[in-house]
Amino acid sequence: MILNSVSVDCVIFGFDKSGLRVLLNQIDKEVLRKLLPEQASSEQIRMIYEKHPVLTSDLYWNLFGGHVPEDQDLDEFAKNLLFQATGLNHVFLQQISAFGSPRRVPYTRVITIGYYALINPDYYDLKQSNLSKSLKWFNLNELPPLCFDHNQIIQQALLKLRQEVMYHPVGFHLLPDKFTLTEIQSLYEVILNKKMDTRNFRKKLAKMKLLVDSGVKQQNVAHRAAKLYQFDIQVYEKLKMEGLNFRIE
Amino acid sequence: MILNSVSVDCVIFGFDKSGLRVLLNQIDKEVLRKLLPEQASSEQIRMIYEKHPVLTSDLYWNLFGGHVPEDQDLDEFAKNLLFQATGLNHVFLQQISAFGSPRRVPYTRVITIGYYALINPDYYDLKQSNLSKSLKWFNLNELPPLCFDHNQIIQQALLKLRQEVMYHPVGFHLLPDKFTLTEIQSLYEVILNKKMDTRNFRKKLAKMKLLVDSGVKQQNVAHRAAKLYQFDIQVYEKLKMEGLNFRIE
DNA sequence: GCAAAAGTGTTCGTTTTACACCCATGT
DNA sequence: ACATGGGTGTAAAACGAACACTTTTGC
Repeated sequence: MILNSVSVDCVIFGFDKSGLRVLLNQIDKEVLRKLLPEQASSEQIRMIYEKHPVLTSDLYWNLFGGHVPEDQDLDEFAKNLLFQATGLNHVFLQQISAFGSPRRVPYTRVITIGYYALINPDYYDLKQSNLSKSLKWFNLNELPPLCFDHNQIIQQALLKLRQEVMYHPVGFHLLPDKFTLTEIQSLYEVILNKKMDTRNFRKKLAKMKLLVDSGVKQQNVAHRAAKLYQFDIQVYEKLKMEGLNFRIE
Repeated sequence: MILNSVSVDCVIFGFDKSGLRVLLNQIDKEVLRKLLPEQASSEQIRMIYEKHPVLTSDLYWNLFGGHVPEDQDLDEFAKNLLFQATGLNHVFLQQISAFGSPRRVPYTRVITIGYYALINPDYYDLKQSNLSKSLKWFNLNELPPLCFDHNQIIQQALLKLRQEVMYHPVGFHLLPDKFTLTEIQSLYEVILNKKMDTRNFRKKLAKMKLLVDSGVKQQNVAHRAAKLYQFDIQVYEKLKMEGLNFRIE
């Protein structure tokens, strides 16, 4: 059994050269149909559809989510959703907040608990997901029309991510296991929407001792190859606890 | 109609010389009884009570909360609860997160949305509340046994408050309209659980220009009377937006 | 050899820290 | 006159901001 009035929605973030991206799901009309009053006549349904184009159009996308099963913990269910969508376990996942406006979903009351996840771009092609056909990455600046209040949830997710990234070492989850200093700088620049000074940024990173040289360099680049770095897990855990200050300029 | 599977619980914080306090509610047995399976026999109920002493004892207290009405927004409902409990409007109120472990409430599945509120101690005596008889302030270090996961919710509220207070000017809501610099320092010390240096603390405050001298002094104190300060609302709004850094030492 | 990005140091002003004594008031 | 907390300055160290050129590599 599922709880009719509680759902979970996941804002799945990815990052690459083109910026921050969100993984969205093409809306499933069967699911939407279930939201309508059970005894609605076809005339009523027509009117409802007219009033809420989101319910019929192929243009609308949504966050990956679902109703919470009666016997599952929220975090656990969010993790399951994420596994369904991406085939990945052990993804960084964090609750945003509850969204509970009474009319956020038409014709029924659903409170949704928003989560955001940070995806390592090595898994961008979603080959491990069985739902990959209905899923697509969208650039944050070019989002399609979204169902319900999903746009608002994404904006909140972004705010939370910003907050988090300034004071905790979480942004790194959006990078591959080995990454260059330029990549991490551009990650921060995109998330915080702010240009940063390379020398100062690197000094700051160096002082934290969070990164260690992997000994490997970039391959096949048309310019000087950059060193690839990795975390120091111990330092990472320490900074996760203590916090850090990444407000720059 | 209310949503059976969604509640809101408020951690109501107060502050005085003795430290941080939380407003708790003596548990209402009628409400608890409703949680039990409707057809439970008296023998079953006896066993349930035995297994869950929280359901019978007079010792247990709970956060002020309730099930969400079908037509009310979460924030709005939290505000209403707060008004019921304290008689106050316009209280600082912020969502903590959703708590959804499947067994957090025995015999039924309830996901609760936690909020925390910061109360101006001028209103400590709750004269405006019609529920004042069942309510009591508890020192955070001397909490009574609590129902369900309410202790955990309080701990989370405290963590959120700590986070918030370091980077935004919210702690001030726990102080009366006019307050001394020593009061605000001890507020920070209690919340962050850290001794601070008076001279450095005051220099930091001065630099922010958040406080203005009210022109008034303490009365009837057995030592030199301290100046009373107030906010500069403009600066307060600015810092609320931009954030500030109150990590000290 | 040139295009493209990687990598690196110094200076200066600001902020943070550590630290101790006198002041005003009530009893 | 004494007890209680209020109020204040300075020096040294760390940090943050601004700023430009050389290095490596692939084509």
